[in-house]
Amino acid sequence: MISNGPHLQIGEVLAGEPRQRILNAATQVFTQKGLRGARTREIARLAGVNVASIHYYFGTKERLYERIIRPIFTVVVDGLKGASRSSADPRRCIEAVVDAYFDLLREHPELPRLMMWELVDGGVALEKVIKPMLKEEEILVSERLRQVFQKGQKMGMFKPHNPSQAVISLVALCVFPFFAGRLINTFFPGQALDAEFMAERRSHVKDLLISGLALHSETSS
Amino acid sequence: MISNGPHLQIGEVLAGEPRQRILNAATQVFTQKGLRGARTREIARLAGVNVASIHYYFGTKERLYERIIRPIFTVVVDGLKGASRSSADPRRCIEAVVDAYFDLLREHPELPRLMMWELVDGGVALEKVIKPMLKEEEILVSERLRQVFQKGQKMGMFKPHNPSQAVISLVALCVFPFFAGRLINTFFPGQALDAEFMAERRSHVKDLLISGLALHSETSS
DNA sequence: GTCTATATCCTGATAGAC
DNA sequence: GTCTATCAGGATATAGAC
Repeated sequence: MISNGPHLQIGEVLAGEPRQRILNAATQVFTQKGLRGARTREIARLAGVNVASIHYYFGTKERLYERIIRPIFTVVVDGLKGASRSSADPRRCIEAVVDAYFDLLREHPELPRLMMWELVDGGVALEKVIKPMLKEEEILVSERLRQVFQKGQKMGMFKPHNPSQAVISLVALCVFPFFAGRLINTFFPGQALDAEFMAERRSHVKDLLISGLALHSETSS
Repeated sequence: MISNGPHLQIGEVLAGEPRQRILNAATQVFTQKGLRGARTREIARLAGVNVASIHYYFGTKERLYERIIRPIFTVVVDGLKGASRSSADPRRCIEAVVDAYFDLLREHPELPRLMMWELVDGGVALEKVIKPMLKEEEILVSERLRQVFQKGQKMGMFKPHNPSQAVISLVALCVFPFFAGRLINTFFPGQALDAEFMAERRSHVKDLLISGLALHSETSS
């Protein structure tokens, strides 16, 4: 469980100790505006504390940001790694990873935006938080996922392919709707990105990956 | 051809009339820093003009930004639409669209970052530039792409599926490496995102889409 | 058309009373 | 621990000389 929880209702930020209120408010503002765009004044107002208190508890804006990023990424990386070990059958592993991805992104809707800010704004988290986190891992998530596709290839389930490309495709297919929700709304005016759409997307992604890599024809149910 | 061309070498921004130099410099800075993050001082310095000149030629920072966005998006939308009409065979159409996507993104490397800024920072372009552009089109690119998948379904080439999901997958598979280059470098430390990788990705995407949607088993060459 | 100088506002951070 | 007041820097935009 993440200390500064997601899914806060309006006003709910004000519950608890000042320290926690600041973390809740900061999560909201950093998600919306990014590290550079976030204003300490806005975080303070939303948390119901003084601007000086933020510096008293967390030092600088950057340090507060790193404090927000760490637990969210930990949960997601651990969740994906767990799913990639969940079965001996590569196809079931892929389904489990896709399911885990959609579940994790639904439970932590801040993540896609935080990740995009990192990618676009050169945030400090990728270098200062994520890379150090990965160095402590005995094996990377991405490597675990690679092995799943590689194993399926060796077992004769999948056609010859570069497993790295497959991993990138898996991630792309899962996260894109979360990244590009506004884009989808622009080009598919009628399309609501609701639970029904996400359920359909989930099975579409599973099927596309498994059928697309399959060596023999099987209309995977 | 785009008026403020991409692929400018260092110093090349300074070629031509002040008006054009400002457009070249602004393209670079907006791509790097986004609308909010871009500084008029930096654009002026890079263009070799005074800050006041920017306001003399383009009024406000926002109007300069819109002026940059329009031609880039026009080229890409037109290119994709053309590719989606290039053949009567849906499979060849999909291959042509994927090829066009990779070519366009290679020729306009600013586009992915500009698009991400729009998605994350709620830029004005999506509302003020793109939506009006789309209203003037007699038929949307997305709708043209949808029809390609729908046609393949009716012809018995593709299994039953929601064409909108297929379009979203096509776009996701193509643009993700451009969106998430830094992420890929973090999780696949050895992987260079060079021409060789992109060529491999191109054929991987085509094969995944066509094999993944195919009704009968065919190891599409 | 181009420049200098400046108005006006907003930022993160801190000093110091309580 | 929490507040007020404020500093020092940087932002867009413009007025007005040339």
